[in-house]
Amino acid sequence: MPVTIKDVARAAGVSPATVSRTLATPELVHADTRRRVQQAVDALGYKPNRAARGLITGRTGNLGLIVPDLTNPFFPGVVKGVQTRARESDYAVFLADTDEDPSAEADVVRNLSKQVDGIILCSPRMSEEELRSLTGETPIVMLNRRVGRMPSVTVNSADGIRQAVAHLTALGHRRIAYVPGPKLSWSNRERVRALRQHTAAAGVELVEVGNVAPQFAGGVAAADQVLATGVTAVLGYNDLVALGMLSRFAARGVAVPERISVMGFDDIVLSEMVNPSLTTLAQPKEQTGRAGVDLLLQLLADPERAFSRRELESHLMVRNSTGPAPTP
Amino acid sequence: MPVTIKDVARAAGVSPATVSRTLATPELVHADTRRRVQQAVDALGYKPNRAARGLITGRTGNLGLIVPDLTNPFFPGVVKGVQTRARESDYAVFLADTDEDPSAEADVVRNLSKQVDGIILCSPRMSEEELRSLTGETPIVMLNRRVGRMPSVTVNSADGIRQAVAHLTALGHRRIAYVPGPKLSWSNRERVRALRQHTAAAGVELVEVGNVAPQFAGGVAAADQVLATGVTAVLGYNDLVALGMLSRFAARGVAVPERISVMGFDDIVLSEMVNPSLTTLAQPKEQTGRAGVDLLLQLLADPERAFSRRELESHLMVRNSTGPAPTP
DNA sequence: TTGAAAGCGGTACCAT
DNA sequence: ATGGTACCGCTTTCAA
Repeated sequence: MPVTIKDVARAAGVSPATVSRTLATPELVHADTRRRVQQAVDALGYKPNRAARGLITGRTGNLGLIVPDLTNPFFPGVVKGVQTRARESDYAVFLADTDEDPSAEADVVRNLSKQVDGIILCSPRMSEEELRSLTGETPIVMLNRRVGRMPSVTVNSADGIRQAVAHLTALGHRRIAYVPGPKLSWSNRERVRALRQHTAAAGVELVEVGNVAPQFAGGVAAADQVLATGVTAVLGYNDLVALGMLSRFAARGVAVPERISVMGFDDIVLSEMVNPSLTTLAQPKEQTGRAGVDLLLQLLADPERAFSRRELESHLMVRNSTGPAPTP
Repeated sequence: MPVTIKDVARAAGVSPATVSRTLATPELVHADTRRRVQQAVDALGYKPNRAARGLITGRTGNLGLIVPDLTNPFFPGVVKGVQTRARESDYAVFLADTDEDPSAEADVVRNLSKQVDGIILCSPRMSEEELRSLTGETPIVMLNRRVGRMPSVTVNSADGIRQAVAHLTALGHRRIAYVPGPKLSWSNRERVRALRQHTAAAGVELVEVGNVAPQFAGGVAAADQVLATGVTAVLGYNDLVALGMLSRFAARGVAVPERISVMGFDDIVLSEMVNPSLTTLAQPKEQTGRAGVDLLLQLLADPERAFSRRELESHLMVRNSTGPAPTP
């Protein structure tokens, strides 16, 4: 028996309409009435039922967030950013973790679409057509991926990679390896593209080893291959992969960074907790989440501007897995 | 212009009521009609609006999950467990991260209460009275905390700690330190209690150092104090604290585990990625989340059973930050 | 077996 | 400035 608008109306001796106005457009109601209503609201602890409101206004005050795998340390930061920003604008957040299953993602979008004003979707692998078909269901903002004219938040990996390549060449490296993540991942493709471009420009040789799972185990598996190529520096698709290599190198007694320099992407918290700590390209995770919400709210306020993008910058976090170990 | 029940009704040449029945209680509608309706549903891609349904049934099909800090690596696992289990029962999940702010937690509960059938609350520090006052708003299941007769999912830390103490004493340790987390945290209090009991029983001296933040930095800060006590083994409140100590020990050239053994709680992914890898008491994170949903659904199905608990087991993950280093 | 109609908790339009 | 009323999308009596 939660308290409804009628209860408040009765308590304040006004009509439900007046209560509604007091809450939505206080300036349209007489100060005295407003006060009485407000008192009743407080006394009864009335909170409007958002679902009921949404039914008529078409606005739910909710938004959806879909991520492929929350246990990948990259995502909690993004989720947190979304969450925080959403709460600032009084939005609640539906979260779905799809276990890296692109088909689940589409389902989730469809299931959620009626209950949210829009969805923030982090789906690096779903096919473009499917993605586009979802756009009809509800407004969608893509995270870390650009497809067609869909609104998106991405990071400028080209510039980050320029920084990384510059860093490594400055240290004297002339042959560097890249351990790619999932073939279909948009981020991975971007990174490969940028790496080819910037290594070529710098006159440095790029050795691409085989794709691995974007996880610690993937890095462990790739480490020996990397060593066999004889490079003096290696970039992993993400920090987990890089940490896996670090671990395997340690097990084999390969000195980092003396024998080989190691870099990752993301700057997940772990990267500074290991020893040697991992040099990495920091992605603005919470900011990405916040920007996603910003974009979505913008879109809702002004649906004309259906096409709008936000590109964030990443920056190099130099730690001691590259170059000479710092003297303490 | 999403497709509504009326659209389907029109397309199938029946009344909205019949469409509703076809979906909810198919056995009450003639096979032929049922087929026609089903075709229309499929053709139009109709999905009932859950909010509208909830308005009348009183069931939203949503549940809320509140965690203090998603960037603490303990929680993503829990969230994932909740998420997965919820989806199996066709529930959607509202997630709120309260940034370790107990007052925000109460707000969130109140805001969400109308939109969910129940809430899974992970709030180690909120006061008991406040907690109890929230119970009136919506069904609540507590995670990792027991308060009064509220339904809860906890892990049996006493038994885990028994395992840990047995392990350390078996290795010959006679004085061990504990670095506690937040004073008010339920888990921390439980751990202290169990530690006192089991060390006493084993005739081992327990040295309790000052409370620290449940984070990497907290461990770094505590490490020197720990060393000063002259113990040969130390348990951190959680893995982050333990990792912080590991890091500081490495910096000071203190050999782990030769000079001092280190243990943590939680078994977050990092704990096996560092070197030496961290011995830890594994908490069943996803299982905790799943059990939370189970409990909540049980409660909803049978509100009489308002008091019901689930206690999970933790188990020791022995890795090489305790005892003699394994020979490779 | 099916349909008409009422109503869930709100909002918004139209009167007054 | 306020109230009456229709309606949002759906479910659920109640009759037919």
